[in-house]
Amino acid sequence: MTGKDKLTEEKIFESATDVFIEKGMDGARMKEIADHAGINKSLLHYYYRTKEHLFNAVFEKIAGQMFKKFAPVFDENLTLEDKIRFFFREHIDFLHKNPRLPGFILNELHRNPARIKRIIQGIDIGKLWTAIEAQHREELAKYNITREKIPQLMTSIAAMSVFPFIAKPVVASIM
Amino acid sequence: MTGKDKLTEEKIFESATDVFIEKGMDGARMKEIADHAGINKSLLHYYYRTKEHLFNAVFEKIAGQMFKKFAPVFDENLTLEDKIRFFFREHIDFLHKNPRLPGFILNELHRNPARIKRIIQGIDIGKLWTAIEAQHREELAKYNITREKIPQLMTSIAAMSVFPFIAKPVVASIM
DNA sequence: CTTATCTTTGACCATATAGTTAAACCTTAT
DNA sequence: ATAAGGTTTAACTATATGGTCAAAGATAAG
Repeated sequence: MTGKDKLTEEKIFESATDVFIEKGMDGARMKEIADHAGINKSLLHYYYRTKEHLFNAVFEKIAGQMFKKFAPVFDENLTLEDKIRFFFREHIDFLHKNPRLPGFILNELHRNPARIKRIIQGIDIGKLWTAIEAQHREELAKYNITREKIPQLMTSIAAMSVFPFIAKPVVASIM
Repeated sequence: MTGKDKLTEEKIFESATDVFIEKGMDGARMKEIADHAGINKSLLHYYYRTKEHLFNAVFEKIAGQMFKKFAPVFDENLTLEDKIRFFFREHIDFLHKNPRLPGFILNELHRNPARIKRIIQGIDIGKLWTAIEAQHREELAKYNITREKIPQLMTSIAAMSVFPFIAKPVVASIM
């Protein structure tokens, strides 16, 4: 039945999400995902042919969610400073609800760097900088930020919001 | 012979270091480490009883190296601002030579958060902040940094130097 | 040279793990 | 009711993997 399908498939997907985020692709066991979902291991293969398929499905969705969070910043009609504040608030709130995502994504991205292409595909990065530059020319000039330094600024902002979650064990132990 | 021992043991250790950093504990195979070192798999178990032992040896050393880099900052007789500049120069130079270390360490720390204790053991964190506070009272006041905000400052500094290396694939793709 | 000790190897083992298969089980449309 | 098609399960397979073992090889001491 279609209703039941959805349920099972979703249960699998959610369990896989939990286990993959917790243990990573290499550390995750199909058995554990099945147990976590309360079903037979074979069902995993019935809905998602292989571990790799299942992982890809999970990763694509999670990474999508994560990177989508960056997008609204470019649409909002705010000053640069307010955009940055807006981003920090939104992003850190999201991270508080999903503290393991950044570490998971970054780690799996290192395991397979080619993935990043599929995620950012369709986004014209160059155009993005140009848009920001045009939209905030005065402010950028005021803070002495040239066009080439915009990516650096973005990286620093991302760093300061994401890093504490990735380095949680370390940060916690020095706090 | 002792000389040969050292050679083999070191070869194993170095190969293990490479493979563990590249693949992580879960992704690494004993066979690959042995091949990489040009020796028989059994030798790994002769020198380091188990995979876990070998991994611990590697991790402890690497993490030690990494965290040692933070220490000199507290000894140098410099202004706070110069210390920060000094740290960035030293640390980023180190990271350029070992770009995979932060990602590896942070990931394995997440896999086993208890490890962090063994690494920071013997460092009295509280005393550290007090020392910094005493040493740079005027500067901190000037920048409006209270004692409680020192760890935050440190985290931000670490974030901005370390994050670009962890997020290399992402950063590279937007640059 | 011979013995004893340490190093190295290949063959082997037990187990874990991703994946397969065939049969049982539902659900629904006729 | 029953035939058809989709869903679920238990049993099974092939292989990879960490680890063991006994024997061969090297090395140093007597």
